[in-house]
Amino acid sequence: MARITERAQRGGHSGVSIEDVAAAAGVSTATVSRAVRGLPRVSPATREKILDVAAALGYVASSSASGLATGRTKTMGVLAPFVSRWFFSKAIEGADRELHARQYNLSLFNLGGHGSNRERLFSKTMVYKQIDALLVLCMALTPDELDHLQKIDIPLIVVGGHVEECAYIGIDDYAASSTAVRHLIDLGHRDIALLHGDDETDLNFDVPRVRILAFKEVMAAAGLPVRPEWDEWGDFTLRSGQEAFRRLWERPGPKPTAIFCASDEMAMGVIFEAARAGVRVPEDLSVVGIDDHDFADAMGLTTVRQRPDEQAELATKMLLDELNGVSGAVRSAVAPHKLIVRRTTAAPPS
Amino acid sequence: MARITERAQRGGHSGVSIEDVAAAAGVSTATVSRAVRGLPRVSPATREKILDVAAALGYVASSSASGLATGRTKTMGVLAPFVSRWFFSKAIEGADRELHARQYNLSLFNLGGHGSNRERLFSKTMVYKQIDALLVLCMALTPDELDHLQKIDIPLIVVGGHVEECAYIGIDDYAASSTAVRHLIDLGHRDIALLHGDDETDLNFDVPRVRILAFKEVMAAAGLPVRPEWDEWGDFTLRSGQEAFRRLWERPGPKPTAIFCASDEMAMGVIFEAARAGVRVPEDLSVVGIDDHDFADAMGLTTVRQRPDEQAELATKMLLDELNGVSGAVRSAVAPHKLIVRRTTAAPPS
DNA sequence: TGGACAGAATAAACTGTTTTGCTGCAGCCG
DNA sequence: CGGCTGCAGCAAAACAGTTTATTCTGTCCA
Repeated sequence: MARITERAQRGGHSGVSIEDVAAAAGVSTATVSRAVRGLPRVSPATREKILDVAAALGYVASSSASGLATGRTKTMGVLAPFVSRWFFSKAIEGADRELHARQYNLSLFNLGGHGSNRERLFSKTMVYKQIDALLVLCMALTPDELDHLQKIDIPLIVVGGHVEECAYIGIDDYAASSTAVRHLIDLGHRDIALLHGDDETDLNFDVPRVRILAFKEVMAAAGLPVRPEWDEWGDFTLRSGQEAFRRLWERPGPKPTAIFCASDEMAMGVIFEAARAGVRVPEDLSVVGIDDHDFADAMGLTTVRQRPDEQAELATKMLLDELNGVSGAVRSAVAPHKLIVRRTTAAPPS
Repeated sequence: MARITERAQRGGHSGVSIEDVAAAAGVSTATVSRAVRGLPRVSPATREKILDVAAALGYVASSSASGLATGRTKTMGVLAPFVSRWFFSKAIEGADRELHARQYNLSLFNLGGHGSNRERLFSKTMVYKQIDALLVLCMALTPDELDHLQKIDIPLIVVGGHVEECAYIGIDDYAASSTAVRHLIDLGHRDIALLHGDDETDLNFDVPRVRILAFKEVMAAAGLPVRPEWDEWGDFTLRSGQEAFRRLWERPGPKPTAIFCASDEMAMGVIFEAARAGVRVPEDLSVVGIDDHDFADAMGLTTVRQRPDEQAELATKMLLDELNGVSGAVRSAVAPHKLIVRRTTAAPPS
């Protein structure tokens, strides 16, 4: 037991080092290093020999050692508040595509919950010197965390949400929301409810706010009233969509003929719950969302499409370019969105 | 200040090293190392002083350096064929919970596609010496990849699928499938279709096979026929469920009164498509799935619940215990499952 | 025939930690 | 008062690479 521990702790025999390769090939470690990394100043004959020996010995460079020597870990961090929600899992997939193509690793930091519900705290210690760059996914960050973030001196970019003084990539939320609301108005709806996302609980997270603002301004521009009792709150989940519908329909008084939902998941919750309540979509109620979730097509949900995977992929590309010396590669960019009209929106009942 | 400049000019990386702390506190690096890690042989007074200095300087140990010295990276790898599908994203979340609690990092390796559709290859180089342990999520692995896996000499466990000679954690697929099928039979169904998952394209991936086997044996035991024309194929996605339903209903001849689907996503595809085709669920067609997907409750889907997050969490716990010297901590275990009866199953039309 | 020059290869320094002997030093007992 | 114990703390040797300054070949040309 003692021996096993000792060996494991010291790294022991478990692995072929660059010196083993150098000795076997009859060259110095410096030459092996150059050869395996494809650098110049190694003759073709020597290079070939070294590569053969390395392959035969199954040599793989220790990432810790080269990380220590170069100051680069070849790893990018991804900071996300969730991983199993549509936007985030898609974004992670997109980031991974680019990282994989460039031989980088992906280190996932899941903060689990956002805003005041945050279970875990992001701190400098978590990522400091462990990653070369950081991709932040649509996070609500506390001032404290933001402060930590600034202190880490690495390329950083935010996807899907606006964080003070950081480059960010995402759709034009105002335009996307306006498009969705205008679609409802164009169909003839006048009584439109709003199912918006988080608001008060989140700091520095203005995606929900922008979507709310767009709704109100478009409504006002069309001369339509915004009724406070039709302003429902949700947290972007299916369940919160269901609950919002229930609250809306339980309340006495007139009912809206359409709902603009700040996310597809919430829109789907509304649709499922409407079905249970015998409210027909779109005959009695039109529903429009934002995202183009994987299930949107199957459900016939009218929505505004965005592609988080492409956004994250682009962001990752920028970060890696920056690391490769392309200074100024990291910069804000607006991702495209598109209204997809399906079967959950129609003219209001006459 | 002078020191910082000097370091920068020498090509030193930005950041405070253990030596800076040692110098500032007037002790040796060895003592700093012990102090910050909470090891004994440091007097309380010295420890406090060192911690103060370290905090003031914003010292964070370089993971590369300590990784090199200890042979441990404090990082666990997670190998997954997808990240945005329900099972995988939940499992990743579960693994992360445990890792985070134990101060470990999570490195994500997404192989994108499985079996013959595999876009990327898993090789030793990817993870060798970068991670202390590896969690494999429900992967179909090629013999080649399996070979690489064996060569990496680290604790390893598989979640949600059986891989030769590896410890694995997952539900009893045979029992889970049997339960679902028996539920349909108990309701009075005799004409039951099967929507199974991948089969021929996947190597070493017998979850689908076991589910098929369970279906056939339970049907046989009940004296019911298994019709080959009602044996449909899918790849666990929503879309494949939709397509399977369409194929089933386009084909001339009698229709089944129930479908057993090997995953909830496929079951939902069937339900959506049935709705479009005017087939009522459960009046005309009962549908049962496996998983208890996030959407299952809202859709009223009868299913067999499993918790990939808990499975992955347990697996991660085992791996970390093993790393902490608890030899034999990694071992196979059967995760619980439970039939959840909701509104997509009912007695067949008389 | 000697010197400049280019390319290939090397020795040695360097990255930042951990860990192992080893040295002081204080307290205690005989 | 000398020897024994034990605790704090230190110097130095790993760990496995990368990088710089240098040496060693030859070759070409004056």
